[in-house]
Amino acid sequence: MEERQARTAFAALSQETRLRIVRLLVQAGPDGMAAGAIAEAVAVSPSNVSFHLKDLEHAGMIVPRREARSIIYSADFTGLRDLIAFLMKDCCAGHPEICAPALADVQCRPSTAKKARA
Amino acid sequence: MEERQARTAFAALSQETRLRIVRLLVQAGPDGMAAGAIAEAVAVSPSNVSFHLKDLEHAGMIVPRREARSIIYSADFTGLRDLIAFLMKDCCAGHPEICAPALADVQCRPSTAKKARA
DNA sequence: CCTACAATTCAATAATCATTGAAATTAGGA
DNA sequence: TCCTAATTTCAATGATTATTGAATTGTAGG
Repeated sequence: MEERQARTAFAALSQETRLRIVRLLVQAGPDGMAAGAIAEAVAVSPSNVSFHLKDLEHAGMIVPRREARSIIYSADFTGLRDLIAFLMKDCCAGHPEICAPALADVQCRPSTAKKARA
Repeated sequence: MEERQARTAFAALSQETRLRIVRLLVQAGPDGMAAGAIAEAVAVSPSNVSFHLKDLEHAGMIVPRREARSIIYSADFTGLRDLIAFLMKDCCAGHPEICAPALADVQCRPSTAKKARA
């Protein structure tokens, strides 16, 4: 992942509503959620949620698909993974011994996650 | 790591100069670099670099220490690790199978990193 | 102490981003 | 086809954030 794209992703995740949306969609899983349902869940206006969804899509954090009258958004797990990879490369670059041990502890496990209606 | 703190960290990393500083300091390792040297390396004014260093410090991405007349900044590897952990929890929450395989590939290895004068 | 150096703080300006409500688009059902 | 629902687009406003240069603080050496 290029630095510029990583910055776009970081910017996307730095905004409260957008981060809530991403977490919501990660919980929702591959099924995703319609824009309207997302708006209701995070309690913002349709036009505002649309604005943020566009931004997240542009940042490669979510992906849309049309389904009847609705547009369903779901988390872009590939994009999220790439961002983590970028961060790990930078964090551990030349110093794997510094974060490797502690990271092993967190390795891709459900931990605190509670499944949404997946 | 709390969501609020994670957002602060994402915001810090979303800015070009700041991301460059973090990468620079990760490469520099625990020895760190003086504020002036950082300013020169990333080619911004002293006052501007100071502004960004404060922001990164507040975000838990770097840590300062005084040494004679200089203030030496170094990467906060714990903070970086915590941020990665936050992202991984959210990314994989309830769906470890989705990113675990691809992530294993990136696991804390030097990869493209070229050592700075550590 | 007096001078110079390293870095930060401050105030002002410019630039970017978020929010709002109204108008426009697109797809389906009657 | 006509009407309605789901979203997006647009323009305007308000709020944050970045940049600049000058003034300030703190540290060391002569």
